[in-house]
Amino acid sequence: MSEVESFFKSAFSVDNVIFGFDGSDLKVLLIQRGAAPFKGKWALPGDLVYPNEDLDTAAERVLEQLTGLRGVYLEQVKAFGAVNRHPLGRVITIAYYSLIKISDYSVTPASFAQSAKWHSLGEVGELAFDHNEILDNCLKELKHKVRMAPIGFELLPPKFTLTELQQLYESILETELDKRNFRKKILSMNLLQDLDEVQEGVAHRPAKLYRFDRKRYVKFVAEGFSFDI
Amino acid sequence: MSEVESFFKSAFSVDNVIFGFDGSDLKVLLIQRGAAPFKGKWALPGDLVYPNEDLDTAAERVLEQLTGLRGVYLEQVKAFGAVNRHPLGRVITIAYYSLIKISDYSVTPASFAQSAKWHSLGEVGELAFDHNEILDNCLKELKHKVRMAPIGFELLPPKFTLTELQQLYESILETELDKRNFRKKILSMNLLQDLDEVQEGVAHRPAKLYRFDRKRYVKFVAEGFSFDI
DNA sequence: TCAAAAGTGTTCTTATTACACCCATGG
DNA sequence: CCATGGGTGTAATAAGAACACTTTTGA
Repeated sequence: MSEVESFFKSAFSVDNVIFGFDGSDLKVLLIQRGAAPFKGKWALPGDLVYPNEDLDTAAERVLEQLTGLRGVYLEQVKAFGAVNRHPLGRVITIAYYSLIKISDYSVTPASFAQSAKWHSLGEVGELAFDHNEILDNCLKELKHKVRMAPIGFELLPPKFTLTELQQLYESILETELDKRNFRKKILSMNLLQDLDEVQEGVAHRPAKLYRFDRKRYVKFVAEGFSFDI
Repeated sequence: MSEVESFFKSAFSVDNVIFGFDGSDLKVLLIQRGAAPFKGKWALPGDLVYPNEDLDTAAERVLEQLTGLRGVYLEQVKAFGAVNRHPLGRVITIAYYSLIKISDYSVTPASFAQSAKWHSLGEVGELAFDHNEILDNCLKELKHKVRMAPIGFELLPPKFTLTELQQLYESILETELDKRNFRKKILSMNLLQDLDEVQEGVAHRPAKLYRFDRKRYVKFVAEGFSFDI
């Protein structure tokens, strides 16, 4: 292969680890490939980047085509560029992860989404390409970031209970947290607005509902506050 | 431009933020561009990635061509891929930073290094391309990582004093640290080997020399230890 | 009245901060 | 003998960890 031909075969793509939370488990949205290479294998949703498209825009596009959602939390993690990571040529990929409210996701605006499915992290088998490595890196990044910034709320409905929030942290961090200490810490940050509403239709004492107060967070950050859990 | 022609003009590069520490200031190694675009401007050392070259390998190559050094600390940060970031076509770049012992660097193995120069972070003016943004991102990453992993030692000579180590942290983190508390914390980690040697030729009480004990660090990590300063 | 999850404080332990003086050396 | 940076300990405060019972609701 001449050098020029080699450059011809170079391209770049984005791949997106889409996280969701179903109330008890952290999940990731995978698609089943309908074409070679890796036909039939599960893979991260992704696409080649258009020549006149920013990387971030491409990642947003992939997300929207699959879920119909716009304006959700999206973060670049890093590039993966091993020479042989793609069997058909030189393709480096830029990995992103995004956080969506799983209830906002309804199946299949896009045709290829017929084969999209939420997987628990334990159930993810061998993926196409180097997507297991990409997933691992994005998960590690999420575990880190969720402790340093109030991004967990992106995975919850607008109104949530403290127990739901705790379960979210427990499933992302893969650890158990003490209920009283968790509540003390979260509430002491003064970032949650008590809605004076409670759960309905539960067969036990209904929990109070809270909302994340983003304005207050922005104000506190300007005053030197930094989120930490 | 046809779509095919557009793809022709796509390429990817690596850019490397090379940090060094001169005993009192954190510095970054920049080169002065000898050709258009941005001829005469200071820029991060970087190059296009060869078709059969891994991204990490390309970053190592750029570093070695400029400094002659191999096997130094190198970390990918992220990709920068705005459509118009490069005036001659679509070039996305993968940003790396590396940490070298400034004393190991002697000028100019490579011809283009005639125009390489260490800059204090305050003295960095307007750089070529989006290199200011890349530098900012890498610096932010370094500030974070240096607190979470024992990478500061990569910037120091093999034997160093506690005061040198403290000055390193102070200049990276842009903060002042309490001498007694810093020493207490560092020494309590048991990662420094007391060499039973002292400085020579200083016009004051000579300081003890220490060495970072990497083996012990690896052992402690295996036992659950995590570096934090 | 039972089952199920919500809600709530205190004590103990550990980590962090603040702070000032004497020591060893070269000039 | 002076100037320079090296080296050291303690007390106060804040943060984190451990821990168990009562309350409210629907079935």
